[in-house]
Amino acid sequence: MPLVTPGVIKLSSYYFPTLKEDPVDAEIVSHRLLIRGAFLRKVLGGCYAFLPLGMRVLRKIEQIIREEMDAIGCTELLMGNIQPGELWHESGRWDDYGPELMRLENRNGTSFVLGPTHEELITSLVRNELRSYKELPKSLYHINWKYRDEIRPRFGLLRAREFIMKDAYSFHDSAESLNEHYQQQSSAYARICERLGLDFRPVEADSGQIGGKVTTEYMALAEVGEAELVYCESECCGFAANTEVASVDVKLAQYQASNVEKIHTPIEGTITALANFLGVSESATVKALSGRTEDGSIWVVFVPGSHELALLKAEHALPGFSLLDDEAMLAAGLIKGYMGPVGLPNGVKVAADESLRNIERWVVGANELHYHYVGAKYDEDFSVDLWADFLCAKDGDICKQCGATVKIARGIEVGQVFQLGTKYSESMHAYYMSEDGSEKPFLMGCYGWGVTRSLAAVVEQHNDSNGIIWPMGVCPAEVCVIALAVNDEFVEPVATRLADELAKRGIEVALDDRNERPGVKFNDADLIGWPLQLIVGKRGLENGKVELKVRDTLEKSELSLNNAADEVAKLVFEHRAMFA
RNA sequence: CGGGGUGUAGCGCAGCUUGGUAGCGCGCCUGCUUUGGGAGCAGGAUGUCGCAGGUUCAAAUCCUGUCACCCCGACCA
Repeated sequence: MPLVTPGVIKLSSYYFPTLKEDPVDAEIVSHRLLIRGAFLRKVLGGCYAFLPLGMRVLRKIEQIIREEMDAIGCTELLMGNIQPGELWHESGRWDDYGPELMRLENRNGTSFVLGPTHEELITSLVRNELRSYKELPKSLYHINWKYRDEIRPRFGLLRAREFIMKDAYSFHDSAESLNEHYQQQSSAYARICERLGLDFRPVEADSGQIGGKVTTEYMALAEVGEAELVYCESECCGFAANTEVASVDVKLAQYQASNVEKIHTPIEGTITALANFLGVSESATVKALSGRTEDGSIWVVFVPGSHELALLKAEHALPGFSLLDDEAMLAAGLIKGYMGPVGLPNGVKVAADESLRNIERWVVGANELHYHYVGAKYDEDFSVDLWADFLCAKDGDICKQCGATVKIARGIEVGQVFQLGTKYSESMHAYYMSEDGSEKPFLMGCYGWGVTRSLAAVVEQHNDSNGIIWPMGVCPAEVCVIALAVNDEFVEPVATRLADELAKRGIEVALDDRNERPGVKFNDADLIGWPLQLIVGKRGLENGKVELKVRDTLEKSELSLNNAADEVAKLVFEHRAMFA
């Protein structure tokens, strides 16, 4: 039997070992279906092999990314996996990146890293040969494996040790130029999301260890996502931010009091107990958290009782801030559950969330077991050393941009764009000659897209109890022609001919010509998730009909054999036109 | 790195408490039948019981060590 029919994937000779049973170690739906549907196999913890079907989808996603990058003048190149350790010493990240960085040594003791990202390498590539402002801006990207020794890989492709990423880097001589390209990358990212069929939000985010200031994450909404985001419910507003950094307004209740009063509160030291005891809502109370900053000073941070402290914000406002454990609190003279700004031990500083500025009278601990102050007023009863945003946003908070309420959702971070500024160009001496004859460090941007991760994100959003429902733009093939009886004198030749006709029209087509029972083929087709199934059986052929099944809606319709290929081609082309 | 769990046929699992010839389902191979939603009957192949020590006449089973993987947490573009 020939292995090849031009343009048609003959399933009888294809390699796609689907599984009837769920893999036992796959917790989330995308992981489970990608394994069962023969797209993926685990090689070791956090590392996967892409089987032929997975490979096809991967290539499609890459192609979409290529087209969108090329469209904004970003040029593809390819950098390898092994990078000189020296470059990472230069940038300082040999030490800063931590144990996640996979390091290698060769027989001579020279050190290398398996690239977790490529800022260092790209900077070293351009720094000697991109020399003049006349050549700027430049934007380059590549698509390649990345390596990060994750503490705990999980969720299949969502957090892997080895994964494929598209990363782009741009070089500019002005903030305007950088910003312009950043906007282009951002809109390219939105188009990529749309073409992948992802329900997504661009969200404000923290820049983490990559550095830089301006950054947006592209989040595919999904319950299994590891990131939490807050977004505005208003249709027209569009505000969305990672809850780590989201800045929102909050509605707080005011405790009614005309002066400060110390009261006996013989209760457990929790906000819930306090609010119940006083008969007020939690938002009328003030929660205290103690921590130590990098200079060794002790701070107590006050936030509304209804909200959590956002640790990342605390770290920004108070460098090196980390929460005290019970022992350290005791040592600092702090009474857990009863801390307040009035009468703190000497030397302990007070920070408070901005929202509390609007609260006249606070309900706070009295730094004494089973006692609280109610009606404490700042600048009268105590002082605040630092006002800042410390809040973790929650459902029902208020959007700063439009005043509507916000919602919390979870998301998979599929992409992130950064304005890096001069962090790498300065540390790695990447300068260009500016118009006035002085040497200046490049302004850089970097733009990452998780290729393998977004593949999983698509499945996470597009599936049902039968399997995957690939959007047309990322399916392994657009149509699967199913021959229900392979030894039949009519069915198989007709199915083969239909597949050929579709292939000739430029449609990606698979032909299920395996000697399997119909049930096996139907189940595999639904599991694999071909967007369109063209079912050829004896029953239909007797009336000159074949059946078209749309995977998304599970709707079936009969097509006349004569124009089936045209009809199906029309459907596919309509779909493609939407993204042309 | 802490806590919990699992390693037995390609996959999913039982057997271990109480040591005594290695089991089941699915898959695979052969034959016949079957063919519009994971077929039926008959026959067959497949294991260093994760690895290394130890106890014992005898270890998948008990003991010690070790490795790998999974889950929860800490951590993390």
